[in-house]
Amino acid sequence: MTNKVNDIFDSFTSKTIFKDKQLLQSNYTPEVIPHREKEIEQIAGILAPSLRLERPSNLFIYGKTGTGKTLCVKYVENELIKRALKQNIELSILYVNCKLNKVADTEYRIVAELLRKLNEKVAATGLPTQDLYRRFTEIIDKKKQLVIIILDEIDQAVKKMGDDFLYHFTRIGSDLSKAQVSIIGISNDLLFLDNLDPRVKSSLSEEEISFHPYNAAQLQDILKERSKKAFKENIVQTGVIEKCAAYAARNHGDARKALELLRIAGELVERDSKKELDFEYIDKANNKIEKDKILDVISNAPKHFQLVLSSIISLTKKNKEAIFTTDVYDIYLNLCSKTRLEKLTQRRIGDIISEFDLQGIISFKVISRGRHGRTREIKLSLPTHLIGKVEGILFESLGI
DNA sequence: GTCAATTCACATGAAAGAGACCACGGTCTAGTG
DNA sequence: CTAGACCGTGGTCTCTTTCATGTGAATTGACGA
Repeated sequence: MTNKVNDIFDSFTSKTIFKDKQLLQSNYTPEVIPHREKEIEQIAGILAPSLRLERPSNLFIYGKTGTGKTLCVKYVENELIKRALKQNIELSILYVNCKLNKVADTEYRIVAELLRKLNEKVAATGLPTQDLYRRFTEIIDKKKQLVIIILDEIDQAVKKMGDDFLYHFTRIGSDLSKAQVSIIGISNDLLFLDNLDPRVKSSLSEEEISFHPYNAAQLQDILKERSKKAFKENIVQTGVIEKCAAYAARNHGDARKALELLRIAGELVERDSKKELDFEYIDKANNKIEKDKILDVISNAPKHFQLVLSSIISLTKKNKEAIFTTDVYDIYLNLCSKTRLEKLTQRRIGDIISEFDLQGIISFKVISRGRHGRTREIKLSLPTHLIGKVEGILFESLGI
């Protein structure tokens, strides 16, 4: 028995096709960031005054996902910190991702997260938000120093709770006597600034930088660079990088996605205990990513979400030419009484349907049927080969 | 036949409630010297 | 006398409900040709 296990471990360690898988992980910060030299210079230029303990302008960065925004900022951050240490400059940089669910997606949590970065213990809830602000300003104002706050995915936070909190942030500086604060906002949403309160907008975007998507050629460079170090020799076949880049380029030049694709493909090759990564594996990886994402979302969804989805699936299977909100709600009510669950209002079900749409599990368009009112026309957008699996999950969790 | 008004059946927004979780400060209680 | 248990108050957070307002084309009905 133990021998067998050891064999498995042996073959796992010896047969690996990876040299260093880390390089394909999304949290990896490479030494060199190809095709972003100009942006890095810009960021560095804007933040440079901090090395003389002068407050740099607030900076606003926007660009689609996977265009290297966070990467570039972190890169400059690291260099800046190194330099500050060498020159003995009181500079701290606090990075908060406003999206990472449950960590920092409310005003309270963002400030709490900032405090934690300063090695403060903060309760998960229970304190007035204003208290946290006060504690934060007190702590950083203890000494003469410069604090740079980086708010990543700031658009998500604003979408969720409005732009009030940004106003609070931009005003932190005015309560300080010794320390100084500047803010870097990073957004995936290109139109984000337009919808902001003008006061916030002008103070947040003293400087702006936009990141353009990578094109296919640039993506290839990035992938080549990384795969050279991540995989052992002669693993990656010709055409793989090109295909991977093409996939991602279609996806508004998302480099993160491209790297993920390559990594998953590699893992699949390993699982098949093959030695060559050819371009068919890119397709397989793409399917796997989609599938895993969808199944994960569905199996972790609350019961009522699952009931709604179950209703939509059963309507789809009945081959009705169009599914409307009421149809879904009727079946949902039925399922509720079958499963003895408290039923939710139609208003709420409407929101749940919207959320499914956002996740790409269904799609709908609002149509007006004239005299017969307005409603949503709902379509299931799960790939057909997944429907069975999804039904399995739903059955397991709901027992219907 | 034409055109504006009407109407339906929801969508969409805003506000507020319910219940879980949590911190903090004050009060009570049991153990200790 | 003191540490720890316990309680009440007041805060956040998520999921919902309630109430209010918005919406776009089929339908209606008045009008004129």
